[in-house]
Amino acid sequence: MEHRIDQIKKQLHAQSYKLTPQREATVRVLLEREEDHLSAEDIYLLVKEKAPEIGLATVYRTLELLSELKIVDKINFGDGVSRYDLRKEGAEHFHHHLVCIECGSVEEIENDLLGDVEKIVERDWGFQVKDHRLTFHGICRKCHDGTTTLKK
Amino acid sequence: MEHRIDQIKKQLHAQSYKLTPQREATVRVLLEREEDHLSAEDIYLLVKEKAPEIGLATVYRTLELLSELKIVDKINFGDGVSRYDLRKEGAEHFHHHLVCIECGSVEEIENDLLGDVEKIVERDWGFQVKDHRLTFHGICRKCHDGTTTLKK
DNA sequence: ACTTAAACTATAATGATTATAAATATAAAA
DNA sequence: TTTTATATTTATAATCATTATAGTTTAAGT
Repeated sequence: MEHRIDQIKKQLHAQSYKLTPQREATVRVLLEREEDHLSAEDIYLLVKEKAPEIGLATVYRTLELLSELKIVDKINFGDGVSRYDLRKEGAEHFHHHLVCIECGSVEEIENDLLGDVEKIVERDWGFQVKDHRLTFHGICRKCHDGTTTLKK
Repeated sequence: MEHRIDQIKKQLHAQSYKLTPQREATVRVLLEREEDHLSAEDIYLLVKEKAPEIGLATVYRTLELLSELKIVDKINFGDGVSRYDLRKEGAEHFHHHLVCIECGSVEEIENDLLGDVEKIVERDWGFQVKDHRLTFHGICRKCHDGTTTLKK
């Protein structure tokens, strides 16, 4: 944890940004709740527990900054809210989402599903791929096994 | 054009919805500007040119309905606006987007890039894929050729 | 024509996000 | 250390996209 914070601190400094207490508090929440796809509001509330004086706008600004620096991923499931995830240390961007249209659950999968596909896009369309977003919509295991009672 | 309208009319009737004049006007705009990734606001303004008495909320409701019936695709490039495209007649959902991070252009490509990938997801994660969204972010041909002056 | 439900317009309300102003902290220069 | 300049912050207002509501109109079925 402290190691990761330190890493991020250096990355910020390298681009002449500071790791202010507010920013650190935000990063800590993201670290604790890694992979939780938290919204800005969620993060704001969690940060507030530790540092009640922090403002929502600051959280937004921090998330925007971290997102520009590729420290967090800003993702969008089309539900009108942006969600933020801290990137795994040095991770390539090989994670994708399975959104269940029954129960609304979101599972994240790690797999370089698109390595070849990106090559095709670069070759056939002359488009230099820097990043991608891939989301599958369908029925999750629980829902088609009938082993869930969750409904949105 | 008229053929497609007729088709949509039947599809609506089949689910006991009517093709009201407002809905028809909306569909006509989408037909005329196919593949244009119009926002609800864009569509509203275009519809208004033909039928000035139509309301924004109606356009939203119509788009929502058409989207549920899979007549239009509701897409989201993460720019805070939903965009709507009429699906091509009987088309499978094999189109993907190339969003240029230089000039902001959006190109649409048609290709079953993910046929195999979907099979992998179903097999390895037990997730029944019904649909997917795939967007690549990168540098478009124009921008890395330096043949464009467009900047966002 | 009469009844009922669906669809409509206009507008208010909401929710997420961004912009602004004033205050505070931090770093750099003198 | 004081001064000055710059970043960052909080609090709050504003904005933008979208959704909900109230009252009205339209159309279908009887």
